[in-house]
Amino acid sequence: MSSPEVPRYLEGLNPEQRDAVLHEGSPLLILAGAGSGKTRVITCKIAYLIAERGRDPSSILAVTFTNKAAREMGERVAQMAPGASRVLVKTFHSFGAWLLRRYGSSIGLAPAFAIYDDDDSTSLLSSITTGVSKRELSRYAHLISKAKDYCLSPEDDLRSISADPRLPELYAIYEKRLHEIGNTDFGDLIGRSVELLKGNVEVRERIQGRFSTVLVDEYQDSNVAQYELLKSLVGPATYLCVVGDDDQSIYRFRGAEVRNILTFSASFPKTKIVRLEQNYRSTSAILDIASAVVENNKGRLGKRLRTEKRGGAKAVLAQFDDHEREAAFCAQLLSDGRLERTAILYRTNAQSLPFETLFTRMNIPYRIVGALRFYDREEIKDSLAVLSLLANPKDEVAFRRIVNKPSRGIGDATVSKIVERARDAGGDLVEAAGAAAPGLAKRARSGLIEFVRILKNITSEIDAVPLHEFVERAITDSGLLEFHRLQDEISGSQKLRNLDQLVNAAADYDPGLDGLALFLEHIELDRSQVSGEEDSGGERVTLITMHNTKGLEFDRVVITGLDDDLFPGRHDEQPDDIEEERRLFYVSITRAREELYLTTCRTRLVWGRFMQMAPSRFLSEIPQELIDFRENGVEGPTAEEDDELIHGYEPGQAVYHEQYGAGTIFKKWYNGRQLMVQVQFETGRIAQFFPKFQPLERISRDD
DNA sequence: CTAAAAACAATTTTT
DNA sequence: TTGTTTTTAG
Repeated sequence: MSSPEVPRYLEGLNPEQRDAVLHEGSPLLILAGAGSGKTRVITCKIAYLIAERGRDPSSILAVTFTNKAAREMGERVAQMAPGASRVLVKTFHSFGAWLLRRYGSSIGLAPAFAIYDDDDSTSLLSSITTGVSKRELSRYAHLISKAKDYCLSPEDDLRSISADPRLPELYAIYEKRLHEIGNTDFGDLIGRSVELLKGNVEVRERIQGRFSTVLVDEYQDSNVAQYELLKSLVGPATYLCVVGDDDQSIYRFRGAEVRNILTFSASFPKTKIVRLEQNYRSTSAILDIASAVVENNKGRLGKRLRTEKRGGAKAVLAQFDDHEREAAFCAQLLSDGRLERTAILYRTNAQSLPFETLFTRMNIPYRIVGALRFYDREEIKDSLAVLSLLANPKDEVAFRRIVNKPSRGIGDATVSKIVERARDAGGDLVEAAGAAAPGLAKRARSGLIEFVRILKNITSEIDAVPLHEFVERAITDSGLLEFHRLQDEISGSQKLRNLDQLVNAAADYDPGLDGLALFLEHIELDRSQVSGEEDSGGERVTLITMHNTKGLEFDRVVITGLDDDLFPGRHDEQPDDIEEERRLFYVSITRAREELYLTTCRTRLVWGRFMQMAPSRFLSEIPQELIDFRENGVEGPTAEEDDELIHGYEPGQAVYHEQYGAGTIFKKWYNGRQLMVQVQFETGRIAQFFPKFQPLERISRDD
């Protein structure tokens, strides 16, 4: 950059970042390591394309994976260049919905289609099968969605998904029903978009002409179907730029294909690759650990992050007797008041409980990210089912959910009758219910007549009142409000409050069917949180799953539950599974800016039972000189004391432990570099220890 | 058809 | 331990 006038978009960017921003003319793959300023590069690039290269903002499409990422990128881009708010920033799924609502009619999809989630899909399956348990049904639903991730139709060879002989048949019926109802599931948003663009030249050329530029963030998490969608979006003149990090691919379980990023340059000829390896986030003390861990993976492109934050505090590994001490240790860390800057990470949502319990008791404010999702709550799903049925009277899943809730004396037999009748008469379930009512027993008849009356009554209001009033009417008149008010009284839940929030959320939308459809789509696609609810000031510590931390960073990170069978989990036996878990560990470590704590427990409450746990095998992949050991949060012995300590512990040695009493070492092994012993106590308890830093007193036989 | 009782399974991660 | 599904009696 010898020019005296550096464009302001390039200010403060390093040479690689500038390359990434300035490149044009062929596909671009940006391999962006953790904390390498990726988001900044994307937003700068968009601004540069608009302001310096004269691209029309509305011809730029930026695709992310999560709604949160889309929102954030949208906000940042909007501030960067004039007109940049017209850039279309969407998730893959919301882009699919956008496309299908506009052009879906050419593949037989009415614009008002609803989007089914996993539960809805399971319900649909249950309505077209008999004698299959709910558990089996949800397994099939999952397999079907996986097939769609791989762009496989029922006629394709599904053996790579599952060898289950019933899958093709069930999948085929499922698809048929879904088409008849006129709705979609998550997979369809991608799959049917591909179908549309591949099969319809007119639409494809129109879309390819509309978008001069396509950018994809977190490309390592794209699946086969999304790759296909990208392929059909990119025309001869389209500029394609994807950003990703193969080491951070953590969504294989839902179809993400690391291969997409590994083979990108083969799929898109003349690809230019830019590597961003300068890390601006973490100290080298943290980054060295991350690198050491991820280097154990075989399937990776390979890169080495650099940082200018030399040194930094050494990471701490602490082992505890149980999960309560683990939580207490975290509480103690937080006693310095740096709540906002700290995140406590765990593998599964269930692990948040001990922290919640303790923090509540100790008045430590916390926020839980992503656990109990608003949209998954019973009362919300019920209300949305009413609204969905109003928007689309053919919606069998919605109909079944609310026809007898609250209880109206309408049982399974009656519902089946109505559904069958509707199938013969155009599919309108509300009409069919009205028509079926006269022929029923007294109780079911009056219940059904009332149900139909209520629905028709609400429907007639839709254009007359603002949408939030309409929603309020719908949940009141349908009896759901009263139903859940009673539930609140019985169980002390907060269902009414949630319903209230749902009503509030509707206030942002136009009245009428169109507004309702848009409202439903937004809430179906972004199930994380309902708008409007926010922290009421004050610092809070963040409790969060490892997956949810992607894209976030914190000064201090505590990675908890580093126990074998928990992380990596019991089900992760394939090498590929282990590598994915390892990447998840890598992602977790690289969230930390300054301080990193790793914790593991000897026992843990699993399914209400105390289980013996061993330290995660990942811990043994960390060079021991990068870590300080602590037992129950207390400093461990110094390096000089190590040797003497280790040699005293041989199988057969009698030992004494403060809590567990007397016992005998019966096994000794190296967990990677660290010596471990297993002790059989006289109480019958078996426990593992790191002898180098735990309080095991050696005693002689005849003591 | 409903509600209460008893048996029963189950725990990733998310658009 | 929890929540969910199946059975049973009304």
